[in-house]
Amino acid sequence: MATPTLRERRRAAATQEILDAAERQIAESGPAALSLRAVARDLGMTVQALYHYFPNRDALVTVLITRAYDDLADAVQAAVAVPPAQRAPGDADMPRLVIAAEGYRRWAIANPERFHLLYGTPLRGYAAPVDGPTTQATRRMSAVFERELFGDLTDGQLAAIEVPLLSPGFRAFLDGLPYYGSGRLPAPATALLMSAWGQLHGLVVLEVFGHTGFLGEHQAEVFRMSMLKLLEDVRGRTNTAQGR
Amino acid sequence: MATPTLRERRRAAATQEILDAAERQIAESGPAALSLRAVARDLGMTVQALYHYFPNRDALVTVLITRAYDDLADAVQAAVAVPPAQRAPGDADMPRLVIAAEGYRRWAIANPERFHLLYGTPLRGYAAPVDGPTTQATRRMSAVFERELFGDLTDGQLAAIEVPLLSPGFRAFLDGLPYYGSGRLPAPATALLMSAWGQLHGLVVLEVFGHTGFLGEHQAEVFRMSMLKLLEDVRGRTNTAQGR
DNA sequence: TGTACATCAGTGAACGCGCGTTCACTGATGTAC
DNA sequence: TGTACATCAGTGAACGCGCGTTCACTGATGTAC
Repeated sequence: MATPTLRERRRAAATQEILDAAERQIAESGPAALSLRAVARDLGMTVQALYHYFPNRDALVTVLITRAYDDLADAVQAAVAVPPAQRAPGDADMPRLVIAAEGYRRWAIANPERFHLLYGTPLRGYAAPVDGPTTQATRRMSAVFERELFGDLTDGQLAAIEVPLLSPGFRAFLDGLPYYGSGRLPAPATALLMSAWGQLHGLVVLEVFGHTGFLGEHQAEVFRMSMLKLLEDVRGRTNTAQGR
Repeated sequence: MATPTLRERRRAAATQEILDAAERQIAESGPAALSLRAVARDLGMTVQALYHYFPNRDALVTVLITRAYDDLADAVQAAVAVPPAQRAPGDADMPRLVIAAEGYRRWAIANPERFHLLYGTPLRGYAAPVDGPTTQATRRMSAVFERELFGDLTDGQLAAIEVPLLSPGFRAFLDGLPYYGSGRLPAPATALLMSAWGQLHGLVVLEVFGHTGFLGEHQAEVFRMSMLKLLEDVRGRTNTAQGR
């Protein structure tokens, strides 16, 4: 592990600057406006120079998407890592699921254009690599949500969870999934997790894309209420399961 | 109401053809690829001719968005209007809320690019008119969902619905909203409706934008399960309300 | 019914713009001896 | 320590492309008398 040479350090710094400029560009004009020429302009370089750092525009976009996913996952993990006593006022006695979900929401609102990049219309001419970085960060995030939704349940409680209408075929499919989470979730719990993800993501997406603007600042409250309801639901299902 | 002249009929037909060509283009290459020139090419006209029908690109986009919203709202209404006996096999005894929601989902899956147009990244350079056609169609759609979620409840049952954590300020705000629905929903029910919209939309958005592809065909089942859970939840809240 | 004029759909030519990418080059940095 | 060569970051010039929009025009359709 040799000390990096001057060239290597410069190269790393320049790469970082390019990415920062690209993110600045996205933040200002949206992901669709991202262009190599605009990035170069921002940095006071010529476009061609960028080709020493990225083979083409798609490669740059791929890195930007990866970074955005990681940032979002980091934000969710960070939110949940703050000890209750140090949380914002009013959040101290909120369940950790709510805290995690609100970390997701807060990142999306703070970085709307990068959120668009991840969850909006795919960039024109950009084809996402299959099973690429996306999957990785999504898995990290869903691991957090899985922990906060189901983490304190015993295997017995988990096993007893029921949801409406899960076909045997789907149960088998879910049980055979290598993809997600801790591996200890039975099919109904996994289905519940997907459903919760939909709920969480849906509210954020509607808000960030401006479809619930008429609610104004109260959107935060609808969101928190929904997340609390999510937890209520899971608890209700485990209570029932225990024969209460 | 005079008979339209030849010119008027031709104009109407040409306008229709332009819109159809534009929608074809969106369906094939996505909303971001929509361009006047491509539409003209598709029709075998020159670009300039389009300016006799739309003053500029934005105007065309506005009409396309309006039509898409209307189409979606129509699809939801139509789904719910089919008598149970004539529904697809397995759907006959599904609650109408599920049928409406699946109408929404089905339209989105059948018209992914138009769905992108409505709920994806806003088109570059296009600024949506405030309180425009969007609001209109959204209201229509949410009226359907309101009816199917709450339509058969008495005012007393509605009034007794409670949800976690609704601040007095938010209650007042919701009660003062001129915007949505029948006007008979108390604040908690409205909040529940928004939450349900998030759930519904979130699952569809994740599916159409390819984030839950790993579930394959089973996405339909997660969706239906979630919608059934939605209804269960509302019923649970009204039962509790009745003191049962 | 015929004529003069207005309206309108369409074309040809052109504008200026921003884009991704390639090529041949220069000068600085790094490396082997 | 000095020298010869390789690597690399950056530039200047240029490519071909598609875009929205404007202008001056022609010929068909519609209308008033």
